[in-house]
Amino acid sequence: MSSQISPHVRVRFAPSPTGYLHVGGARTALYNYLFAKKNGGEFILRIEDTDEARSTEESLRGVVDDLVWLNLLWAEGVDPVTLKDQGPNGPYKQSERMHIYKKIAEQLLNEGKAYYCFLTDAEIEQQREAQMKAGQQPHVQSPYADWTLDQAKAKMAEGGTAPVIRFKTKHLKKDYVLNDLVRGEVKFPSDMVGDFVLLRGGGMPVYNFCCVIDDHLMKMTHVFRAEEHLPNTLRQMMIYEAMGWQTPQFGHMALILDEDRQKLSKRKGAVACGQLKDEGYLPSAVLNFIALLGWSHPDGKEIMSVDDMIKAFDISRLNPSGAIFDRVKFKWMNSQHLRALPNTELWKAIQPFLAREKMELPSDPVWQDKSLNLFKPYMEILSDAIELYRPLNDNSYVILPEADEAMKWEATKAVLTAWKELVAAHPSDYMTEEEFLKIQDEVKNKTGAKGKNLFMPIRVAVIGKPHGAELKILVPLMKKSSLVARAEKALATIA
RNA sequence: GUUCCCAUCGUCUAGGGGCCUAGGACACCUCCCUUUCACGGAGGAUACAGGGGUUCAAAUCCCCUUGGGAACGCCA
Repeated sequence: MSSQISPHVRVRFAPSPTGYLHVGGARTALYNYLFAKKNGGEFILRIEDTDEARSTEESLRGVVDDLVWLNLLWAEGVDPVTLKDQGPNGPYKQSERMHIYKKIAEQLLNEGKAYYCFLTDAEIEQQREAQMKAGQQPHVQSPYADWTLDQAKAKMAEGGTAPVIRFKTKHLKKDYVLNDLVRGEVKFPSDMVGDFVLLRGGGMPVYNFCCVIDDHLMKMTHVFRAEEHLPNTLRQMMIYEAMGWQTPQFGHMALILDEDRQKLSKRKGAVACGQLKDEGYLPSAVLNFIALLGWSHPDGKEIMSVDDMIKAFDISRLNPSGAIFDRVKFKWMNSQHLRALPNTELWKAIQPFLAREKMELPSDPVWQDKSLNLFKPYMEILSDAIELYRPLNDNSYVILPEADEAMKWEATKAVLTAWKELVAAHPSDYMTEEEFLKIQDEVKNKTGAKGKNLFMPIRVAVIGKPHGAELKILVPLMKKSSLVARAEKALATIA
């Protein structure tokens, strides 16, 4: 497990714009980013859009926006605003690098390291079934592997469906050894893979081919990616070898799994970064949480900023076993980040959520600050602000079923009546904490109710439920007129 | 099916031969704080998958078994 670091570290994140950024991808991006920052290197964004059918501009936009949201910014790649190429080693969109791939495919063809293959899908499927039945790993056995270029060209001249170009694995050495940065020595038998496609029938190159060429041409020194790419790495090592290029150092991180221990899949759609944002997670919490899914701080520190992570990041602490994405702990972690935020920033952060519910709250910064001090301990995710602030928003007072019991108590009616009258008689729009306590005391004297018999009905008359934030702080945040209206409404339900 | 990868509390993990009667965090339970609920604080319960080696000594190294995962594409 060598961790030799070459003088100038260059790493990349290479998403395919075929969906949204999911947490697995975000973590890959994060580790690459941390590694680059830790070593004073460069983090590059490359767009792997060779799947014409599934790649969309909209998806690229989404992925880029998500990376920007996470503040995982790149030195080269596409401009985050215009999505145009940016940097000295471009183009960074593979769809714009066709001429490069074609040239190299031709070179391999001429050197006899690749060949035109005319096998049809049906023939391949047949082989596959037969091999599976025989207990073998299904690999293409192409009868065209040993054809000369002239033979192939003659067949192409006849017309028919365009052939693919396959990489010839037959004459390669028996075993390949990968010194993986996270899992140590991995031995691959070369017959683990068959003759794989380099260029599709339409001339479009395929992932493994582009990846090697681009990593080499873009001077990548390290490649950190998910474990599912391990077999691809064998294919890629073969191409590096065929081209006489030096491989970058590879590190394959374990997968992030669903609760059912299966690979987190974007097809399941439950773990898109955009969705996390909508649910009210802070980017700093997302980063913090996913960082700890496969990596740990040497001091066991759990709550950290990206700067903390950069300082402590060390690939020797990357864990080779898979991790389940635990939403409960994730939520807790978000609450920790949220509480660390200054009130002014938190206020800004919750605005989109309050706006979503068309809530209008006082613009007084002192009021905002006080309300946040009160509600912060109740918030785990930003969207929690909605239900927290709703009671402070006029016209949204409802008595919840959980309040029923308190509303049935003997003293309740008297308490509510006294409360309503005393609040109505209050001289100003808002009351102070002291004034509230005084009124509460007067209600007690007037009705003889005490303890929860006193406290609960008032609480229900304020927020419609028997539990919640401290009344002496909550009440001063509410307008007198609103308090009176609520008390009346509460009274009406028991009358 | 074949190949590859992985294996410590329910979950994320620390540990890398003696410091381990295995540490931390989330969740859970109890108590404290609190005229409610949260927050906060103090405790508690819970794990080295199994079997063989190697060694004076194994959670740690090796092998096997078992379990889980991934890959086997003209997806990336």
